[in-house]
Amino acid sequence: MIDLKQLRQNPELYRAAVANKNEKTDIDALLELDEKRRKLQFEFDTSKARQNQVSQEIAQKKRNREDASELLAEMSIVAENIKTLSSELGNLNTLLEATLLTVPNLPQAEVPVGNDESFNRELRRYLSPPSYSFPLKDQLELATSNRFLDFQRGAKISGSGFPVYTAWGAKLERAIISFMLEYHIQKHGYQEVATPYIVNMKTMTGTGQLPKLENDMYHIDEDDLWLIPTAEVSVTNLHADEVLPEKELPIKYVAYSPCFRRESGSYGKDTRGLQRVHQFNKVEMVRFVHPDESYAVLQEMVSDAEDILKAFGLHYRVIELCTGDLSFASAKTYDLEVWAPGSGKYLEVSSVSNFEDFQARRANIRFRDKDGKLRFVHTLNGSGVATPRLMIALIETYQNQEGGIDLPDILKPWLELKV
RNA sequence: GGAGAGGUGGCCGAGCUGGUUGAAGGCGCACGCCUGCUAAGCGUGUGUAGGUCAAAAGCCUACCGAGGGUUCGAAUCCCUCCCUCUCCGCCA
Repeated sequence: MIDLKQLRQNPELYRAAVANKNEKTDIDALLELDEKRRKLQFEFDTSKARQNQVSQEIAQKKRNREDASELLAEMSIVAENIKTLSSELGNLNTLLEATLLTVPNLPQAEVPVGNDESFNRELRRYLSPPSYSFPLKDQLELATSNRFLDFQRGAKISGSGFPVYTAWGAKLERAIISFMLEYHIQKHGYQEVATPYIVNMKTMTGTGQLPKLENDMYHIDEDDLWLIPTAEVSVTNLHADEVLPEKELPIKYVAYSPCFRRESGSYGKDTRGLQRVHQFNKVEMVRFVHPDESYAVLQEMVSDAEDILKAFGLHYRVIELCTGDLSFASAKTYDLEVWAPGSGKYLEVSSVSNFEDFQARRANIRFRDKDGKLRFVHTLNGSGVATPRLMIALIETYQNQEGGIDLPDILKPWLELKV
């Protein structure tokens, strides 16, 4: 949620944000609504003040056993008027709030302006693409020949885009998740949480998935609940409607969760194998920080995510997103793209964003500063990282001439756990 | 799913025979006094949001789980819903 007062003062900033983010909100209609609302609010308040005042007089008269019928007659008219005003005001507020929820966050000033990914900036690379002395196989061939993924049976029991991990594919998946969780806990100081995968509408609105992404998420009609597309949703909303003591900041959470995405309208686009699926696993980092620190923390989180790829010895690049590629709620985002040599392309495995106070406003997450003033925290999150494309990169990078896979040593202890 | 109890300020907790109760009292917190230090004691203050205003102060309005109703007037009465707890049922 954006700050309505700020919108009133600098509407051009928001018009630009809407245009640069390829959104459609009508800022001027919103301003008009706001104007109308304030006018009505004033009228309502004035009538209410009159009513409160006369009510006192009536009470006084009744106590003194005096006749109050004249005042009562006047008041029934005022009360009728208040009723009308109140319902008009209610409607207006509902409309205003709904519209306000469709205004995207302002991109940070330095974000490159552009309407598609061609305006993104590559910031740096780690390692170079590895070279091989034999013809490479891609993820699908490797997964099939090594029998650790079963797309057919996944399609049978659920539909396309629901992979089944079999035998050591399942074990590898679990090993990767455990490794990443422990890495963030032990080396980066995050606190683990395990939150629900199904949440209510308020929660989905708090982080900004609703109303915009309604069609990209799975909804359970009978209970009016939603399947989370990322752990960001449940973890960030953990502190919704709370006032956090300043000394508890920063809060650093890491959470594993499956993620559910309908990916509506994306059929046929990079959907081969594990590239784009409806259910996948992800380890997510979420932080609640003092507003002064959020941009320093953003850099730190990008580096936290990079550490995972470095630990696996994978070649990747860091991308700074342009305004058009920025998500609705984000002010600034970096993507990590890992190299998949068999497929011959870079794949996005992490997206790290600073939402500034946009989510905090929606979810009402505040802290009390040194002067005792209530302020919104800044929230950030980043994948650390998502598993399917990481697995593509791992098996394609570490394939051998025989069509097998020589996984990096760092994963061995996680694959050889004994009971 | 059924029955019962309950949801009041940072917390605890009155009020619930409708009218100076935004809300007693206590705890906590802040400041001051007192005190060798600490504790105790005394005094004062201590919600959030919206509006008005250039801004602050001030003033006005709203908020006692949420929404609606009755009434001149609702924390208090009525209805619907949500949540928590206890018991029963069902169940991994």
